[in-house]
Amino acid sequence: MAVDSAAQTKDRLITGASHVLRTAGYGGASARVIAKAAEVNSALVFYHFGSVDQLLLAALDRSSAERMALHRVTVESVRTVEDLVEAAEQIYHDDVEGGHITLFTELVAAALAKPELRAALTERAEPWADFVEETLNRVLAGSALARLMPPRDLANAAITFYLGANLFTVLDPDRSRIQSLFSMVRRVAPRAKLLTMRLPGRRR
Amino acid sequence: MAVDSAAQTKDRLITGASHVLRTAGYGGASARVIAKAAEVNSALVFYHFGSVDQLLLAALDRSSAERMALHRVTVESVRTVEDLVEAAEQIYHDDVEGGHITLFTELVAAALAKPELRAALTERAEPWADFVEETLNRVLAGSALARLMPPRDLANAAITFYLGANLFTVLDPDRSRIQSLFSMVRRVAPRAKLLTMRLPGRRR
Amino acid sequence: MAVDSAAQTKDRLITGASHVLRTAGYGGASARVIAKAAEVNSALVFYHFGSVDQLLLAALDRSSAERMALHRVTVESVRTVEDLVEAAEQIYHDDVEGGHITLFTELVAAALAKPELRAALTERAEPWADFVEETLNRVLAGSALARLMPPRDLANAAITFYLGANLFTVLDPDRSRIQSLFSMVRRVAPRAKLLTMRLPGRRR
Amino acid sequence: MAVDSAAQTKDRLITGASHVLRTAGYGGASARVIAKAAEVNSALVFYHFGSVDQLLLAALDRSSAERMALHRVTVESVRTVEDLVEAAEQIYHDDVEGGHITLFTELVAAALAKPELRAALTERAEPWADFVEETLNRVLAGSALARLMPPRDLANAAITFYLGANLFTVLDPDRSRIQSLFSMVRRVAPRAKLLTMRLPGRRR
DNA sequence: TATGAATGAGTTTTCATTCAT
DNA sequence: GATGAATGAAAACTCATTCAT
Repeated sequence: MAVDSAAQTKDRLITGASHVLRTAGYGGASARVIAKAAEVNSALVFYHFGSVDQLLLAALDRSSAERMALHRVTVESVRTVEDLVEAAEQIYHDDVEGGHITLFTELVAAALAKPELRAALTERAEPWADFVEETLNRVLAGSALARLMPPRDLANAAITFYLGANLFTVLDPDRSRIQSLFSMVRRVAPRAKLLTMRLPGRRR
Repeated sequence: MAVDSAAQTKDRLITGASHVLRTAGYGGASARVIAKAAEVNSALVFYHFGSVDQLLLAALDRSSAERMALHRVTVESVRTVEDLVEAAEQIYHDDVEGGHITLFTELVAAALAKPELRAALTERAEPWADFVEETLNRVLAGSALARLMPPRDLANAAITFYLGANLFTVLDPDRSRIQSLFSMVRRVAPRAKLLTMRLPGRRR
Repeated sequence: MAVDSAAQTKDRLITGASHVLRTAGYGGASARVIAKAAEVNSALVFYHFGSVDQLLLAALDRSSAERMALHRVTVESVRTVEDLVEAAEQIYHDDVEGGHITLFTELVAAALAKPELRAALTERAEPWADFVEETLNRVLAGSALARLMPPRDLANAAITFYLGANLFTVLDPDRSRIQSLFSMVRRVAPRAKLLTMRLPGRRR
Repeated sequence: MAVDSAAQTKDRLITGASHVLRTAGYGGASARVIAKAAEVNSALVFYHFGSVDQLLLAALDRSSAERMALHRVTVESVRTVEDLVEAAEQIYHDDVEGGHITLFTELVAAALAKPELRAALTERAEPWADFVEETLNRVLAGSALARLMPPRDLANAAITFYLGANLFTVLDPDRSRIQSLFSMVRRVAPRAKLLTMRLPGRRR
């Protein structure tokens, strides 16, 4: 392990932390367990990250960076409400598949009882709220819908729903309920779309 | 403590468990901590409930019973979409205030990494899904809105949102964002109401 | 349970204790576990027997009484060394089958580290040493073999072997080794028999 | 204690475990008690050995290695049946004196009710069966006695007897009975010896 | 940079036993 | 005779964290 650079060790730890957080939850993510998953000495958790929580946040950061890059592409070509719904479904699917959604939810849930984690998470949620808001703005800006439902509010609603959706998997083991929900939204989208049509001469 | 009846002891433990689960989270809800909160010998957790988890579920049950009674009253006079929104806001407010929402969320979040908890929670969520569905049915049955958005799907959406809303408090320390969200929904309600109007001669 | 006489309760406890001692060993034979097996309140262990150990000894006593009656019959018709070997094998088989051998061994093993149990067991082993000695005497009395190998010594050897044979099952999971041993003894018996023939005029 | 090397700590724990197992039995050999005997933090039991059972097995291993070395010497010069009996008595005496016999018996007795210990003990008994068999072979090979009583069977009989002999101490507090037994065997040995004489021209 | 040994407080759970009813 | 509630000690084991090397 002497040839392992520090960067490599940190990387292994972050990968291990992601894995453990996803499979064993915050409660199961101890320094020892993570270090074993990373095949690394557990004292290195503290040497490189100072505490277990900081390592977990680093894992969230890496996951967030990856998702942000991925989802920016997903969202690039979105123009209509229907596109939006489709993109949202795609993003949700990707995040569930990759386990990214769980990283976020586990840490937020832990922060409920651990106030010292809150600031770190609020900070890390901000770019996501911005991302959603910008995307919504691109589709809705100037529309009647945007006046009725401001993109910032919709962004917060989306994040709230996103957090809940992960927990909801507990109550929906076969995912049939969440599927049914997406279907419903797809059905509703065309109606909402009407509210985004710009009347002639009402350009912004 | 010798004169304490079993019922009293169990009661104290449930109260202690509720309190600890709300303030310290699932991770902090150990038998010892709960027993100290209940001012009771910690072996009694196992004597009366068999395990910590079963005690926590008992706490959820009591909380659920109380909320169900309370919310049935809240919802009794709901007739319109506007009423619905108002009731939802009232319920959300009551559950946050009373900390009931946290009990549920903490246990659901714990079940993410502890599959043996899942069945117990699915079972306990069922009556709530029914409750929401029945209430929506009363308001929407036979309407265009109900055809577009089936009450069962809406109920699941509500529960998902409810779970997420609790986590969202972490990212919304002053509750301004969630307030803003409810305002938005209040603004939207009258529009949705149009879709619940029954046309003359279109009785069900 | 009001119609259960005290005798019935004690009986259930003894049966439960036998079962638990056989299947879970001395270390697993707690008052609670035994009482559950007996479907009886665990405080009754202390009420009726004073302590767990005394209940276990009562179980041994009942088992011993049953075996003694059974084995006395088995041994009644023994006249030759071959008969003896056959009877020994039969007895060993019966005791393994019935789990009686385990009761005895578990308690003796426990007494190694619990001196307060020793007297009770020494006392209870005495009738068995007598039983074996008497039987041997019937077959060997006055013979050359008896002069070479006094029945009392042989009886002690038999008990030693009996205790060891139960432990040996751990190292002999398919019982092939102990079977092979008995075969060997059966082969040797006719030789030993020669030493039991009484020469004419050498009656006692 | 910081300057204690790991090897020293493990050594202390093994010594402590041996002592506790011998004096308090398997049931009394808890991590806490052993650690106190070793004057060491009790978490180190798990750090160094993973579990209490693994520490106890390590204690057995050390004891076995010592005994094997000692007994190989004892047995080196054995040529006749009389030598054999003398060596057996010496070995028995050494093992009782050193308490080694108890380590083995306690663990075997524990394995009766704890199947997960069985494999470990079967494995550890194998070299002893081999050792006894080899020794017997050296004395008996090609003899009439060996044909009548195969060394492998005799080895198993010896181990069975050895296990039982330790338990028998419970029923024989002053060791007079086991002494008497050894005397008897010493008396019988010369007779058995006749069966090991090789007739002229019957070389193997 | 990395290691592995060490620690004391923590976890869930079971124990024998007592006692008021 | 029987019950179930209660207790404090003990079980095996894990925790985050520190520190000498």
